[in-house]
Amino acid sequence: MLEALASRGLKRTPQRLALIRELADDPSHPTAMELYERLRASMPTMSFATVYNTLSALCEQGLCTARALEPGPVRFDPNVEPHDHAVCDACGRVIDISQAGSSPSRVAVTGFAVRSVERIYRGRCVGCAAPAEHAARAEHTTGD
Amino acid sequence: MLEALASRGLKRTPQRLALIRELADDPSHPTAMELYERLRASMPTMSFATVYNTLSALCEQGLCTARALEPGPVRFDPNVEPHDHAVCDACGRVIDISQAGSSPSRVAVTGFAVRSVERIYRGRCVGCAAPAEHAARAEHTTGD
DNA sequence: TGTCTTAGTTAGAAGGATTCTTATGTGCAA
DNA sequence: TTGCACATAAGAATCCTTCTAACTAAGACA
Repeated sequence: MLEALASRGLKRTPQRLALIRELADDPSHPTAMELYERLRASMPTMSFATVYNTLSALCEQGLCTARALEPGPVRFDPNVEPHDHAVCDACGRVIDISQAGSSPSRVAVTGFAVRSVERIYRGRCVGCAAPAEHAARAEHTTGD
Repeated sequence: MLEALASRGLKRTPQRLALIRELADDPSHPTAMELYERLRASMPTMSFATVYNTLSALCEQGLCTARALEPGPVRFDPNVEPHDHAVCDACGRVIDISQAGSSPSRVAVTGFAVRSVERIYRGRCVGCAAPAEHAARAEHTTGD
């Protein structure tokens, strides 16, 4: 990700390097505010606008993606490969799911020129499923 | 939808009836602002907060759902059956897609208790695909 | 290494979306 | 019809995101 910066004509500033390091290490799909809070620990002078500027620049260059999986602030995802997401109803956690395995290669969307397909699984993550397991079991059947 | 109001203990006020009529007739997944603008034509005194209050009440009662398919304002969907969506990259239009037909009844999400699965198709709708058809043809392969 | 140019950063304001507050109004049951 | 609880209106507050302008620093080049 770092070497991609230079090859795209983006300057390697300390702020960008810190943000990229923070984002690349993080599979939790943080919001801009979460990234800002964490970065401020090591860079107290960093501006919130810089976080947005940098994230927009990265997204524009295809180095990360902005995702709105549920109402609320946008989440940023360093994984730019096509993949699915599992969203926990209870804690809001977002988990990446590889798209390998299930592949409806043609979809029945009349007249719609499909570029990509993404699945969103909703339910409960490991941590939240355990306490509510008996309650969830009743409606555990995957929906379709 | 109207009769569902009473059975759930919600009062049938003119504002709610108007909003429900507007929403139920509309497959375009309008935003709260769009609904407000349309309703104001017939109910000039209607407050924007009422639109939000009513939509929240309806969502809470399971009579509609709030969807964040892309960054920006939340869109409201009168279709509460499990279904997929096609989002146009060009005009932002959101189209409902029936889930009948493709059904990965079990998904390989380790440790995640799946309640529902939703697919989001991205690409170009009929109106937008035509003008850009030759350009789109190159990357028309559906992704997975 | 020093200077220049351009892009990036900062701080804060602005704007859009959503929620909250409070006084007032209204549907509905008795 | 009356009374009560819920709904509405209006606007403020809050949250998220983008924009602006002045300053700063990265990278290119001599």
